[in-house]
Amino acid sequence: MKVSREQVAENRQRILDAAARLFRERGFDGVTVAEIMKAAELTHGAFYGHFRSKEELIAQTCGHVLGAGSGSEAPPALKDYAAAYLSPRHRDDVGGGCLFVGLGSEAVRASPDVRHTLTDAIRRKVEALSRTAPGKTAEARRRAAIGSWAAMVGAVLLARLADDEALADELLAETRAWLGA
Amino acid sequence: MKVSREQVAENRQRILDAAARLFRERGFDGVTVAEIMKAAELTHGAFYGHFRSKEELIAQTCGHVLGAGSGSEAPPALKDYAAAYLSPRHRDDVGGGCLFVGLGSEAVRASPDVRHTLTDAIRRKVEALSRTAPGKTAEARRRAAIGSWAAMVGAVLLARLADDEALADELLAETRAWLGA
DNA sequence: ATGCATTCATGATCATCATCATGTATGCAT
DNA sequence: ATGCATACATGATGATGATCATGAATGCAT
Repeated sequence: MKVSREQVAENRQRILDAAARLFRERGFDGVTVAEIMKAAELTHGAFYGHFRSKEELIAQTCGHVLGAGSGSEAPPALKDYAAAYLSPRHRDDVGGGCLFVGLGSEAVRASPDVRHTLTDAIRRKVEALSRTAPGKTAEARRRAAIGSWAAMVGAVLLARLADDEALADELLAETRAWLGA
Repeated sequence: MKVSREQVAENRQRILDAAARLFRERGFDGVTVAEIMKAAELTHGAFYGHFRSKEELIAQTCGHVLGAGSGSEAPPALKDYAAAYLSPRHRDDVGGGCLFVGLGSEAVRASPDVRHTLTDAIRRKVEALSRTAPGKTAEARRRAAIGSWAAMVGAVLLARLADDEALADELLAETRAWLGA
């Protein structure tokens, strides 16, 4: 059973969307190709018509999530970005949240392709945040963007690790307050 | 061939040391029990004489690395701690570096045992850093400790992801400079 | 309309691993 | 000294999961 051109494209997007969610929820090794295909409402056999290997899917998924190539997004105010990033909502949304937090440790050991996609995304994110970061000089703004973003990433990672919600909330709230100062 | 009491204890330490390094280098799923045992200069069969399962080893290893139970270490000055933490040396020492950076994303999905061990370690680390953090009130110091540590963790994670050493260096250096301000 | 290329479903395959079973040699309590 | 419990080595076992092989059905270019 062949499928229309657009059906194929939609299937591919469904696979990428399912992979994006499942990988962040369970890690690259914690999800099987068959599970991803099932979540995409297809069977495992169809997978290799879309991707050469699971490793290639991982790379494509990272690009998909990080919107590789999408040139200039409207840069959010650093304050607003931090407020949303450091919210319990984001902490609890593992499958839909920041890829660096959800898959960072694993991605360090991923393929050069993945590393390169992430590097580009880091660069773009730093540049975007630099535009709205406080500071008189461009250097100061870039420095504030890097420091602030690093704190956000670290805080959400630590908050997700804590099995005590009060502590997790505190880590987020205090980091947010710390960034305000 | 039975082994002396102390030989058994030493073997156990060797397994934990090997696991501590290999897990951080390759992730929990990226290392096999047999590889750990080989690194500990034993054969895979001996493993289950020491641990009930790989999952139990993971929990024990986290406790081992984080020095669970060791009460009051000499608290390092926050400045010095940050300087060492944000060094290229630490960034490159994946197998010997901070467990939160090396295994954080994966540990989020680990057993309750692991989560609890990490939560304790987070608490202890925040308390230790709070002692030497700048600030007039205890609240301000704790806030500075949390924000600073979060920035350190995030910065090293992002620096390890970047496949461009100049960018990786910048992330560390700017975060360090940012913490100084 | 027609035939072919293509996409998907079903069902292997093959390697990898965690875990278990068994044997053996030797520390250690007596 | 002696025997037994023990820690380790060797060699299964069984499950899992990535990937491949095959077949069927249909969109699409002609």
